[in-house]
Amino acid sequence: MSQPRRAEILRAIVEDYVHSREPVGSKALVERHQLGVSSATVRNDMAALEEDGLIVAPHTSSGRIPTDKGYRTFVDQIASVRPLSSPQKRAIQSFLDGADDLDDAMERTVRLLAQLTHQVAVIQYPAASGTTLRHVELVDVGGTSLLVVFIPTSGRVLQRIVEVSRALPEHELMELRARVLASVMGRPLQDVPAGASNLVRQLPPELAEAGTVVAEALASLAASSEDHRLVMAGTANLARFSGDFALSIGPVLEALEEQVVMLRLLSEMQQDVRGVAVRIGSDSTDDPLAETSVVATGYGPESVSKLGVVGPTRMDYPSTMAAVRAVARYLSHTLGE
Amino acid sequence: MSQPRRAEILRAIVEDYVHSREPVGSKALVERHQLGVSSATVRNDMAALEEDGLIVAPHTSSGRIPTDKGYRTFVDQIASVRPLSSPQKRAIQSFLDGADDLDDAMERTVRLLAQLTHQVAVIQYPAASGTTLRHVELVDVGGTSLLVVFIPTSGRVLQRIVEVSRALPEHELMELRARVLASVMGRPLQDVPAGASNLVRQLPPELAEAGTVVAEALASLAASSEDHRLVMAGTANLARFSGDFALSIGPVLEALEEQVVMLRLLSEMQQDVRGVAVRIGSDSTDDPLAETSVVATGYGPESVSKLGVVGPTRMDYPSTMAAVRAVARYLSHTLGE
DNA sequence: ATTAGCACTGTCAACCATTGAGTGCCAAAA
DNA sequence: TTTTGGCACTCAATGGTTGACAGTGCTAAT
Repeated sequence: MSQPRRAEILRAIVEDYVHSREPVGSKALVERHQLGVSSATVRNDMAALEEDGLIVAPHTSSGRIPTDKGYRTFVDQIASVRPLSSPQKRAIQSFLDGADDLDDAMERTVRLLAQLTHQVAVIQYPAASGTTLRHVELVDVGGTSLLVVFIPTSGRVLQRIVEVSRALPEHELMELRARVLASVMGRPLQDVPAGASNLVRQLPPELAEAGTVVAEALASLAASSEDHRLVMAGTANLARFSGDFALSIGPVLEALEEQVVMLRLLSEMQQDVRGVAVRIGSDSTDDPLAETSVVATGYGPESVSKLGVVGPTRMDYPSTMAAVRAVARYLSHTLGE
Repeated sequence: MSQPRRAEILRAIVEDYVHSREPVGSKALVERHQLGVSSATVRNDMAALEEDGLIVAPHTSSGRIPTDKGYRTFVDQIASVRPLSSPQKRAIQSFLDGADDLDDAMERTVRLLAQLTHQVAVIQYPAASGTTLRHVELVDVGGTSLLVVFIPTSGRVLQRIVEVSRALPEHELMELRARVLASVMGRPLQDVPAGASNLVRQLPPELAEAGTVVAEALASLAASSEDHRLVMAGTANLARFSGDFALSIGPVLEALEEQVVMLRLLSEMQQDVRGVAVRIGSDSTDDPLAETSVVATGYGPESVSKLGVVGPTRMDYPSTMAAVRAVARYLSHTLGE
């Protein structure tokens, strides 16, 4: 009962099940794959695999399907992620090159990924942790409204409109602007609130009120640029396989809308040597995502921001991993410019 | 065979079917409602209603369910939208008051609406048509990057980073800024591209290149602030009733993600005297939304922006209409400040 | 115009028997 | 010790039959 053959059989079971979505039996296996053994031998090996908890039989007598653990070892067996075909590569490139905006790039990327993998794709906006504040601008937008523009190095631009009780004359605004710049520009984001409140203490009386509201806005913006937004696409793909498995798509959609869950999940995933992280089934957590797998990877500077796809545990891992990695690379490249 | 009684019976059928999701028969009707007649009489009336195409029997012999046309006349019969209970009103108010941002307000509104109606809620960003350009700002964000901030009166702030081939010294930037402001500020959005290209022709040579890219950015921003974004929430609610009816949620999700379809739909809906518009079933279009209804209304200045919910034709129209209208009113009020 | 009564129709669930794919195990072969 | 052929067994899926049931349409009486 050789070990390599057992691994081979596991691989065959996973592949067949993924594309037929039906329990696979010993006889069908020996027919579809060129294992040089008979069905009885395969049966023995299958019994051993079941013993190890890698596959299960849904009913006493029908084919086997892989368990989460089975998928896990299958995925771990994959030595290298096969690269995409060059037409696919070119499609990615041309699709991503059209973006003229960070928002647009995110949108395009997530749609592309959903289309490539036929799954739900998610992407996290470039993270601000470790980034600094590149620029702040105060703009008088008429009356007592003041626009605070907030530009971290991550590329995303945030803004907020604040109200002051009296309109500031031009020179006061310039003065305030200069002081704000001096106190927070170039600082790491987490230092911004401190710098801002420090600023308030040194302001002349006529700027005190405006300075306070601006400082509050800066602190709030710094905080909100930390809670990375999430964009997703391809939710319709969830419906496609709601038929096969009893995967009830309601809870999954809820979890996806509840972005906090996904954000935590993504940040916890550790990508391995092959450049992708794969979370299969619940992996010891019994949330609404128990019957789903997540394939994710980092992108951008230091790969600290994440993108990936969510789908049923029964998914085509090799292709999905390849697509996720390729898209992340191209996106990193595009953003790098 | 009195006409008012027939209307009453239609109303009863719709109400019963909406909350039991099962075909309703003559006997059950006379039991649950105090119509002063026997089941045989009701049967006669039902035959007439079926003749008019307002209800159908799924099988030769089972209760009747309303047709799209039946829902239509039911909805048209509703004289006035019943107001919400005051706890509900208070909940809306407090939930919406917390918003500190346009993005945040949209997000909160759409979630609130999804929760109130248990349906998918959609909201269109405040439309830019008819709005003017309140302010433009050029900001040097280091090196050869220039940030163009674009603030229409609609409240949303857009921005874009453009690249120039050589860094502009401070005074040149100020000069360019002044010229840009003079040529496009206060203009209606559709005039912005013309104003910008006009500007380019009058620039001194050293500003020509930077002016051109800025003008392009302005034109593009003006255009993209026209293509109103759509936000939605509560897609998980789709799953809840995917069981009852054969409403396949896949196509619906696709249509929702394809925002163009929804945007056109929303813009085509004409709200009536009661302040809401109701589109039931396909209403002569056989798209993926054929089995859904849309309840929508306008909000904001001149009610030109739209919000609403989409759900199965079998929905509780009175409550939904009430919720949609109430949320729209509160949002208009919140934005008005 | 309404009602009571009755025959008719179709759905649904329950209940078989049958089929078939696939297993587990054992004894024989390699 | 591993592999193989054979055989009995199990269980899901299928299909036909049946009886209850809900509801209708029609007719005759009020």
